[in-house]
Amino acid sequence: MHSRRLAKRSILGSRVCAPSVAGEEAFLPGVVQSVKQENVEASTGPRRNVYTVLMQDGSLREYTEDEIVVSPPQMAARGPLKSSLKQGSCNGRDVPDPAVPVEGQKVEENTLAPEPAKDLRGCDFKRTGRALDPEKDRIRSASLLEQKRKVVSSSIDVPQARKSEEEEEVDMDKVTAAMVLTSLSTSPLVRSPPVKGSEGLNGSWKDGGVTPSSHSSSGYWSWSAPSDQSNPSTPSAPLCADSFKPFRAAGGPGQADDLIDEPDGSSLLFDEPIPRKRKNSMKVMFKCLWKNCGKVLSSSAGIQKHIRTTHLGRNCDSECSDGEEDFYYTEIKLNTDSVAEGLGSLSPSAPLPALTLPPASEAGQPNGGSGAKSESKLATPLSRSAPSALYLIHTDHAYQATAPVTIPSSTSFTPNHSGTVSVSWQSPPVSFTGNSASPTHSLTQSFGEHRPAACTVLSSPPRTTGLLRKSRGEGKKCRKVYGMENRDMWCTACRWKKACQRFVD
DNA sequence: AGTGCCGGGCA
DNA sequence: TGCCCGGCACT
Repeated sequence: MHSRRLAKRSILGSRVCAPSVAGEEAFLPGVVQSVKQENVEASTGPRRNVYTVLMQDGSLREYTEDEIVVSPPQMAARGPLKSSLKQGSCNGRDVPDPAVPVEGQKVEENTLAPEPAKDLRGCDFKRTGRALDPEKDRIRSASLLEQKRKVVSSSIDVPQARKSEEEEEVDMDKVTAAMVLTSLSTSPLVRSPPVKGSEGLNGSWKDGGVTPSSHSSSGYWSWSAPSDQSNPSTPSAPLCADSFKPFRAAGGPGQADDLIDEPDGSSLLFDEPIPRKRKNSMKVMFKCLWKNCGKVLSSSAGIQKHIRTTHLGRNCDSECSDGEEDFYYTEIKLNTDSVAEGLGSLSPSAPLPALTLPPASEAGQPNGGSGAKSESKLATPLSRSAPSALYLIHTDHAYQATAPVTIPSSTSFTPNHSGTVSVSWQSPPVSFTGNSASPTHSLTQSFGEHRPAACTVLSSPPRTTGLLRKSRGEGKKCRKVYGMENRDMWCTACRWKKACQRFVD
C-alpha cells in the first residue's frame, strides 16, 4: 500500500528549483532524475531523501529534500520539497516508505502516473493550488482522470470488481447488443415481413406474442378463417400464423410448431427453425393464400386448380396455366398426430365452401358421387358436404323423372293396346327400377297388366308403394261424368277402380 | 276432400 | 278373370 502511494507521489521527472550552488539563494530550474535515501543517523535517526536533479545547465546535482523546491510552474508557492513530499500524504498516515526501492517507484510511475509532477500535489497542494488557480487544477483533474482511464483499460491487472459507470454502461451496451444479435439471429420474424397480429393465432398459426402478420389472417397458422388480405394478388405472408406470427419468445419455437411444420426454408410463412419431426408424422398440405379463402387441400394440383378456377377465373386445365397460381398457395406440413384437431379447429372457423371439394376440383368427373368417394381420407371431412349436395341434386332430378345425369341414351316407345304410344325413359343401369313417371303417364292410359317400363331412380326410393303411379288423368272420367249415382254407367275400369278406359287422356 | 288408379283379395 | 276394395298419390 505504501509503495503504491509513494509511487503516486513520486517526483521523478518533476521540475524543481534548486540552488545553483549549495547554500545559495539563487535557484535554478531542474528536473528530478532520481531519488535515493540515506540514513543520517544509522538505525534510529530519520532518513532523508536525496534527489538527483538534472539542472538546466545540464549538470547533475544531488540535493536533499530540504534544499529543493518544486518549480514555480507547478507550484505557485515555493517551499521546501520535503514538506511538500511529506504533506503529499494528505491523511498523515501515508508517510513515504523509505524501504520502497526507487526502481519500483519508477515502474509505478510509468504505468500509473505519467505525469508525476501533477501528483506531487498532495492534499495540501490541491488546496493551495486550487486556491491559487482553480481553473487550472480542474483541467488537470480532468486530464488525470482521462489518463487513469486509459491506463486502467490497458492494464491486465486492473481489478474488475469496481467499474466506473461508464464502463458499466459500456458493458451493458455490449450485453444488450449481444442479446439483440442473438434474438435477431434466432428469430424468424426478422426475416419475414411483419404481418398482422391477428387472431392471436393465428398465431396463432397465431399466437402468442407478436403476431405474424399485420394484415393477413392468421389464418394461416391457426387454421382459422383467413382474415382479409388487402391485396389478393399479393397474399401476405401469414404468419401467421403462426403466425401466424408471434415473435417467438425464447424457448417458444418448437412448441407452436408442433402442429405445422415448414419444410421450405424459403417460405415466408414458416421460416423459423423448427424442430425436426418424424417424417411419418407429417402430412403435406397446401393452403390457399387468397384473400378470405384459406382453403386447404391435400394436393398441389388441387390447390392450383382451386386457385385457377376460383380466384383467377380460369376454367382451363393446368395445361394453360402460366404458373401464377403458385403464388397464391403455400405448402404446409401438418403433424398428422394433430391433424384431426387441426381440421376440427379449422372447420368451424373456415368457410364451409372453402373446405369442401367443389366440383371444380373434380371437374373431370361429372359424376359427383364417384368424385366424393375418391376423396382422400384426410380430405373427406373437409369435403363432406359436396357429395351430399350432389346426392340431393340427383335424387331430386330422379324424382322429377328428368334425371339429367341419366338422360336416356335411348328412349323406348312402347305401343299399347289402345293404339297410343307410351314413352318411357330407361335410365341407365343402376340399382333401382321402376315405372317412369309423368312422361308415360301423360301419353298413355295403360290398363291392367301392361305397364310402362320403369324409370330408374338413383337413390331415393320413389314412393312407399314402390312403383310410381301414373299421374292422374286430367280428363273427365266416368265418375265425374256420370256421378256416383250413375255408377252403372261407368266403364268397367272405373267401377273396378282401375284406370278409366272410356275417357282416356 | 275428392279423384284417379294401383295392388291385392276373393269368388 | 272379373269384381271389389284398401290405400296411396295427386289435385
